[in-house]
Amino acid sequence: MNDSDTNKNTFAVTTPLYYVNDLPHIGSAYTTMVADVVARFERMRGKSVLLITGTDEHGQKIQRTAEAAGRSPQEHCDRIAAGFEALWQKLNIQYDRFSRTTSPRHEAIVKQFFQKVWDSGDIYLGQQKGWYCVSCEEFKEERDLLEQHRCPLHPNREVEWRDEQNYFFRLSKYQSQLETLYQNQPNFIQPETRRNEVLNFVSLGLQDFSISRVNLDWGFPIPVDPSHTIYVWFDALLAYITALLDPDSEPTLENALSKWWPINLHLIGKDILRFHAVYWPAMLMSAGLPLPGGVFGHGFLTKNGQKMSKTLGNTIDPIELSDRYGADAIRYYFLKEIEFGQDGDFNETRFVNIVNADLANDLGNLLNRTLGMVKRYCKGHVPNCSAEDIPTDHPLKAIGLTLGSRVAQAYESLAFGEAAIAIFTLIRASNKLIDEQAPWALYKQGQQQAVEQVLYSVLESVRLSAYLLSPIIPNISSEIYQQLGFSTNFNDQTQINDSASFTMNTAWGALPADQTLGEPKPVFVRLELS
RNA sequence: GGUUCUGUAGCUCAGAGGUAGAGCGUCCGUCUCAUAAGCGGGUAGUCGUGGGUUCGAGCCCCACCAGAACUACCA
Repeated sequence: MNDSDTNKNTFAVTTPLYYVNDLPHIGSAYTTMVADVVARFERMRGKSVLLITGTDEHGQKIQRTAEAAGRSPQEHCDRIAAGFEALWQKLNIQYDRFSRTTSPRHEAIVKQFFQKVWDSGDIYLGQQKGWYCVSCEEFKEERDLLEQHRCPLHPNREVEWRDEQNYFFRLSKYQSQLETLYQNQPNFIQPETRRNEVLNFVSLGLQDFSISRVNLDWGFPIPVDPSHTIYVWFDALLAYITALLDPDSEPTLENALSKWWPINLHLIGKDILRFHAVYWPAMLMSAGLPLPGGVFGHGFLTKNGQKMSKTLGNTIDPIELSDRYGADAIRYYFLKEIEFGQDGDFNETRFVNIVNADLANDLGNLLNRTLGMVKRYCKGHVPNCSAEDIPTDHPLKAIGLTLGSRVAQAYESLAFGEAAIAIFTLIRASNKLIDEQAPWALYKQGQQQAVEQVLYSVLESVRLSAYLLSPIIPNISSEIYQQLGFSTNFNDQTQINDSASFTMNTAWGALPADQTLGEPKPVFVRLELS
């Protein structure tokens, strides 16, 4: 993320606009969960946040898929887009904009943006020449072909020589500007390994790329030549800008860019890195616009160590998964257990083990056992002791005092696993403290004050942990807060969206003495392997 | 072929040149406040292989082996 963003109080983050070729897969769900966690964290610390997601709906593939299903392209897109929105509900994603490339407002933005690039002289009519595989619908490089000009994927067919007119974008012109960008803003592309790929790619020399297609209807016409259709990518990237429009404002570039631009962070899968890290900034340079804060290309997911594919039949259905296990468990596993940036594996046994160990055994049970004791030994109220009475070297306070800033730092650098690990250090220390201090024994010995100090410090540690985990597991955190006697609901943006509340809640000792506690009830029921 | 990344306990991963770490799993012990949860302890690693630099190397250099990504218009 960009350092210069810290003095702005807005934060815009995007997921890819998912291609509506099919219903959402687990990879899309993963990116979107991450985006939601980032958005929730930034909201919590008081920023105005815009979480943008949506669907990319143009292109030949869509047209064909729709035809094959006996529907019009728009009908098809509507159905799939609805499927995405339904999944985001299940996963408790709080998106602010759902941007669809087929919307009329988008067309207006595309036209205006095209005009800017056109005025810069960066679009020209050229010849797209090359070997074309009809089965792939794709131009092939000579060196990739087999003998007798046969496509490696369709060796029984010869490729055809095509020579058609296309509009091109002058990408080559931006080579050195892009290289300067990568140099001056090392975080523009993350993680490091993705950055290296792009640097290598760009250093080989950039060629102009075509931004129009002929013989294709499903898309917007090129404004200066309606016989051509705008290439899907050129149109899709611009939908990030369209998404910035307020719902009731005129669809002009000026309006779209007025509040939220530049976008702080684009979260993407590694498969679409080049479009975001090379084409997109070049397009923006051509249009004379400021550039986004950065692009993060995460890895792919495997299942039991194997690539997922429809033909292998080993895909994970995110809808079924969330129906079976619930949003928080899934969010926790993907955020905590998968190193963000690297490829990650989903293994159901491992998933159940981790989630049970952390959320049920360590965290949930900690709250439950403590509330039980408070009920018995302190009449169901937060013990009447203030945090100042607890020494700074107290095992929980010592961790709690710096936890907030360490976790915030981790979230900021998108190191979600690190954030969770830090929080669980406090949770485990709390379980340990209870065993060491044995409040039940202290109580029998009549050491009421000692009992209260132990229980207060544990409840406060649970509170702090729940607060810091709330971007990842908002439902569980809300439940914990309610059992601690607060009315906080972390899904309600109006309750948590200010920086004063962030400062207060991340401080150790925010739990008010004497607060009436709720009824102890498991906040996370252990999962069974089905 | 070229470029880059990865290879550390059964699993997932941390590891600033100076006596190998965490979580999960597994085994043993143990408290009783609790969601058959908690806590303690044990278990397990030729740190991919072979060289080199260094008083000393998972950590630096070279080679090799294995896996992965990128190498332009598929979203």
